[in-house]
Order: sequence, then structure tokens, then C-alpha cells
Amino acid sequence: MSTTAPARHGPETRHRILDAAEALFMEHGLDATSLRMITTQAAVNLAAVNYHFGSKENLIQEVFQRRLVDLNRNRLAALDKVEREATGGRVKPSKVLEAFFGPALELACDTEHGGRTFMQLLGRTYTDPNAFVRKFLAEEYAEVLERFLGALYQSLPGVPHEEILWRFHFMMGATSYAIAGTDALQLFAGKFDDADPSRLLPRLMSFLLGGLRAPLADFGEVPDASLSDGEGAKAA
Amino acid sequence: MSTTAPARHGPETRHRILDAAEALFMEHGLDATSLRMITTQAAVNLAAVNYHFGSKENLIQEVFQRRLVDLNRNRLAALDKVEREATGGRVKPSKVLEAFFGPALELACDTEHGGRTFMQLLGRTYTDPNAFVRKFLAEEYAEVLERFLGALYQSLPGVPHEEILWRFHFMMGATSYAIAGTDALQLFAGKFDDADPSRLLPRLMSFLLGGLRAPLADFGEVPDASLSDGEGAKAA
DNA sequence: GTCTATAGACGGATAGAC
DNA sequence: GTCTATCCGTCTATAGAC
Repeated sequence: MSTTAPARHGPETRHRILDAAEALFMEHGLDATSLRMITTQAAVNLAAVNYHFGSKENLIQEVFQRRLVDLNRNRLAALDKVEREATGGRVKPSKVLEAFFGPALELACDTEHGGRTFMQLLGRTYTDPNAFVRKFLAEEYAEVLERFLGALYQSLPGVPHEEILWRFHFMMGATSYAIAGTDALQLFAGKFDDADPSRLLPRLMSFLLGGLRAPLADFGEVPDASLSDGEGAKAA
Repeated sequence: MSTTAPARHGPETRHRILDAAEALFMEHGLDATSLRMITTQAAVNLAAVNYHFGSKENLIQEVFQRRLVDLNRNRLAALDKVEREATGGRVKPSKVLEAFFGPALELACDTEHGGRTFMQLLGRTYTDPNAFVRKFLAEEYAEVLERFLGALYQSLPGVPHEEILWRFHFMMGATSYAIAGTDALQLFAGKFDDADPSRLLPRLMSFLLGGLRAPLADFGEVPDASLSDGEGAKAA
């Protein structure tokens, strides 16, 4: 076919390893997934992992980076768009939320190419005890978080930044659980009539916006207007 | 001292193992914590774990049960009280939330006797990939969940049960992250001026109530009154 | 680039003396 | 109840032939 005897599965092997690792990490967790499980499922040789990635830690890192780079780029692009189209320079909090959580939920709806699997994995990894993983995720998120927090500060003038920080934290928690736990967690097993992730977006957005704009607990002097959006939570 | 040469550390050894296990499970995760790490920290012999608990799985189970039994009993007692004191048989949603999340946050404030450690551990364990752990937690929660969901259904008449289910899911997610992630997660590292868990309660309650009572995304025909509490979120 | 074989460390669990 | 010593399995990573 080609010039010289080609390497049988050059870049293909890498992808198969990454795909298998992603699925198994989701199913069993980072720690409990061995390289042997990964290479078996990927139908490649055990040594291929260390050849292509050097170590399990590097493999983990690449599994996350592969998807996170796109996801966070989409988020920043969405925020750019929202800020460009803001009427009178005033960005609505709901628009900021949609720019951040929308792309994540969109990815979580992709059951065809593993996007859903990845988002479930990501959600539970935020609280992974492994220090290396947490540090890596924090670095990967630093820029996006900075941008979105800044946008929220501006869109909610008069609200203490610390309060916004907390609520953003709460919102990430609610979202992560909603994605990671829908069919993984057994607490609500059999209770959801409808686990379709595409119907999650409007539900979640409504909840998040309600929480974000709730009356402040300790700062009664802040006028309600600064917490308002000008419109109610709306379906997508 | 006593009659015959007594067993040197009868029940004490059990407690030391449980305490050490709790702390180490929190710090490193269930999987990454070896029995050797536990027995070293507890200053007991390696074989003591299998003597007292039979297996690592049983040890894990007892670590959780020890605290969960009390926590869930407190929750049910708080709900009983709320239902007894309800004016006109109508229980406010905010009271139901306080009965469920109040005892959890109270325990999370106990830094003296490991309550905080346990709640951080519990928060991340909800999404643990280990099927055994998830199944066990689900069973431990079944009764409480049933009772609280029923109370919420009654306190929010006209709101579809499925919607309440989802919002309860969101609320548990927000709470778990708030507790588990405050100093474990690095995403917001250095950003919180005040990580004092005792100040978390009013912040979180306000957020949760705002989310629970947010306008419904898909069911615009429900009157606002059914989502209202009669009072705003209030500080603790 | 792919493979086999194995090194070297660590895991949970147990047998049996005390 | 406590301890030492050990079995046996699995893990990551690597060396070296092809």
C-alpha cells in the first residue's frame, strides 16, 4: 500500500487507549482501574501504555485534557459572545450561567462519542482524593474560573464577591452531582422517570438561577434589584 | 487490678481503628487507604483489623454506619418536630430543608470529634465508583429519603413529584460539594476568605431555598403560590 | 511500535504461637 | 485479643527481542 512497512497502528493505538481509559475510569474510578484492564479493553498490549504515555498519571492527565480543552474553549467563546451582545454593557447573570453550564450539559448529552461518560467522570473527579488529580484540574480551570467569576461580579454589583464565590461553588456542586449521579448514584435509583440528559438543562438552569438570586442570608441591606435578572428562569 | 489478666485493649482497639480509618479514608480515599496505613496510624497490629471487622469492606461499612445512624435519626426527629408544629397541617418547605440539611451541617461543624472529617468523606462517597459502597449508602438512606421526599411533596402541592426529586438531587449535590470541597478541592484555593463551616449554614440554606422555589422550567401553569414559603430565606 | 517476560513493591487476608 | 510471619494475588514499570 504505502512506501515502507508502516507502523501497524500508529496514532490509532493512542486513541483506543484513551477511549478505553475514559470509560473504565468512569466505571471503576481512577485508582481501581488498572493498566491491564485498559489495555485489555482497548485490545492493545500492556506495554503500549507506557510507550505512548510514559505513566498512568500522564495517561490520566491526557484523558482529561483531551476533552477539557475543548469544553473550556467553548465556555470562553460563549462568554465572549454574551459580553459582546450585552445591552448597555450590562450582562445578565442568567447569561453567564448559560455560558458556563450550557457547554458542559451539551457535552453531557453526547452519548454517541463518550461526552456523557466524560462529564460523569469529571464530576466525580472534582473531589477525588488524589492530590495530583486535584492540582491538575485546578490548573486546567484557573483561567476559566477567573473569567467567569469576574463576569458574575460585574453582573451582580453590590453583592459581596465572597457570596458569589460560594454560590458558584454551590452551583458547580449541584451540576456535578446532577451529571455524575444520574445513573451512577443509587440513592434515587428507580425514582427518575426520565433520566434523559437533554431534559436536564432547563431543570438545572432554573434551579441554579433561583439559588444564585436568592435573598442574601447575611446582607439584608443589598437591594433586590442587584439580584434580579430582569426576567424569570426560562426553559431552554 | 481486676480478676484475671484482662484483654489489654478490648473495645478501645476497635475505636482507634475506626477513628484512624475515618481520617485516612477522607485524606486518601477508600481505595488508596491500605489496612497497613490504618493500623500504623491507630498504633495497633495489622491482624487486628481482620479480627475485629473481618474484612476491609466490613470496616468501611462500620465507619459509615457509626455516624450515619445518629445523623439520620437526628434528621427524622427534626422532621417529626417540624410536622408536629406545622400550623394548619401545612409544613413549610424551608422547614423540611432545615430538618434535612441542618443536622448534616451541624455535624460538619464538629471539628473536635471528627464530625467534619466524616461529612467531607460522606460527601465524596455519594459518587464513589465502588458499587458495594454505593449500594450500602443507598440502603442506609432509603428510609430517610422516603420520608423527606414525602414531606416535600406535601409541602409543595401542585409541583410535579419528578421536579421535586430533581431539585432534591441538586440540593444534595450543592451541599455535598460545599462540605466536601471547602478545603479539599483546590479549584477555589485561596479564594475563600472565610472557610468557617459554621457560617456555611445560612449561606447554603438561602441558596437551596432559592433553588427549590425557582420558577419551574417546563410547567408554567403552576401558580407561584405553591412554590412560595410565606417568608424569605433567613439567616440561622 | 509492538510484544513477552519479569522485576520489585504492595495489597488483603490468614495460620498459629502466645 | 494480640502478635509475627507469610501466602498469594495484583499492581506499575521496564528490559530487551522482534
